[in-house]
Amino acid sequence: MKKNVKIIFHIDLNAFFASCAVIKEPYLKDKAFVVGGSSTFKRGVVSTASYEARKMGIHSAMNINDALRIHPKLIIVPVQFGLYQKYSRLFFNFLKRYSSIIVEGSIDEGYIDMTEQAKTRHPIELAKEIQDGLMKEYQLPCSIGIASTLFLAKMASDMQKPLGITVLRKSDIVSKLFPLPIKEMYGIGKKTYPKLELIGIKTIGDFTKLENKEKILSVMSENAYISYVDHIMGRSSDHIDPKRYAIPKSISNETTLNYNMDEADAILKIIVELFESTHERLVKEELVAKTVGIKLRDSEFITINRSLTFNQYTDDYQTFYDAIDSLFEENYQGQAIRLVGIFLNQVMLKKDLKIDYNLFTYQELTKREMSIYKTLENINKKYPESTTKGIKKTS
DNA sequence: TCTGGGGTCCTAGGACCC
DNA sequence: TCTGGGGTCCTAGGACCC
Repeated sequence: MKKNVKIIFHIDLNAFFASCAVIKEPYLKDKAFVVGGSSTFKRGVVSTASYEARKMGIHSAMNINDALRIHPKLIIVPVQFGLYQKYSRLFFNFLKRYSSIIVEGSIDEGYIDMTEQAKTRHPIELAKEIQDGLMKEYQLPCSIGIASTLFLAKMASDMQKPLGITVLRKSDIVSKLFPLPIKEMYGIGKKTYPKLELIGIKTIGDFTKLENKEKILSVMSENAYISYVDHIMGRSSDHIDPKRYAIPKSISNETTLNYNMDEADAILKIIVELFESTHERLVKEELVAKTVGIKLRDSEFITINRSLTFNQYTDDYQTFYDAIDSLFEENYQGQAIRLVGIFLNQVMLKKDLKIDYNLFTYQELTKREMSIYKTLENINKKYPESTTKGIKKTS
């Protein structure tokens, strides 16, 4: 039994964007500052608050103006995505010294399987070494959770911040996990937790009680319920699959406008600019996509997504462009728009595509080509100006 | 609390095929 | 001919996370 238990570390960089800001601008150390709010001045929100700012009640997702009202001398540092990517890479390369079984949870957190390493050294000693190393080499503070599954390791790393190391054994679940408020559970967010509290589910322990099952099913699907209970009880995945997150499944780009706009041409121009930088990334990373779509949010905060799926994967600029153009024409009704976006879904590596194509029979391939031709014909019938471009480029 | 930007995963209905 | 069921794909929306 015991020999199959895995040892998973979840490593979470504390206030990552703020830590990066301090590395670049050391005078920020121990100051109350926030990262965020640069591009859309009046509409900006706090992305990350330094711990000093947090003590004053400033937190992420808070409107910048509200944060300034709390603390007028608050320093506002613009978002610098390139800087975060650089330190994120250094962080994951550092982790690779300890284990090759590693997966990126997001830009600032990762899971590593330390089962083998823990056979010769104590897990806490290893965790301490990782924590100290990241601090000494890169000035990046982190919290580490140690458990037998991904979910429990994630919950454990959250228990002590900043700079904590927390072990969560299966035998600790009742004493350490059950008392936590339900809203602290990973996966339960601001929509679901008020519903759960309303029906008397206040803690993670309440959630697992069999007599509460019926009530909980009025709030979420049975699949979701079963999967959450498994997570809590330590029955969820302990398998780290490095391939799983290696290739993005979608890429997107969106922006909140400085002012609401209602001129179709001007809005479309911004959408095309967003598309161009997304397309650049697609080509640079040697990806292809099968679905393209646009996102519009109006002044009432009503958001719509409209997409089109081709019959084959492509990275062709004009194919996407024509689809975006017709999606916009078909769906924009002249309302005042506050946010626009574009997304590419069903993304995969171009080189994997070739392998796929070899598997197609001649008839399948012909059928696919026929239908993409038809899709374009339909677009072009509606918008004759784009006709020749669309068909010529996609052959 | 007048509400950013980049992602993942899930659900549900409809179309279509067998 | 007035009607089943399973499987898969597409579309839209929503919840959640950092």
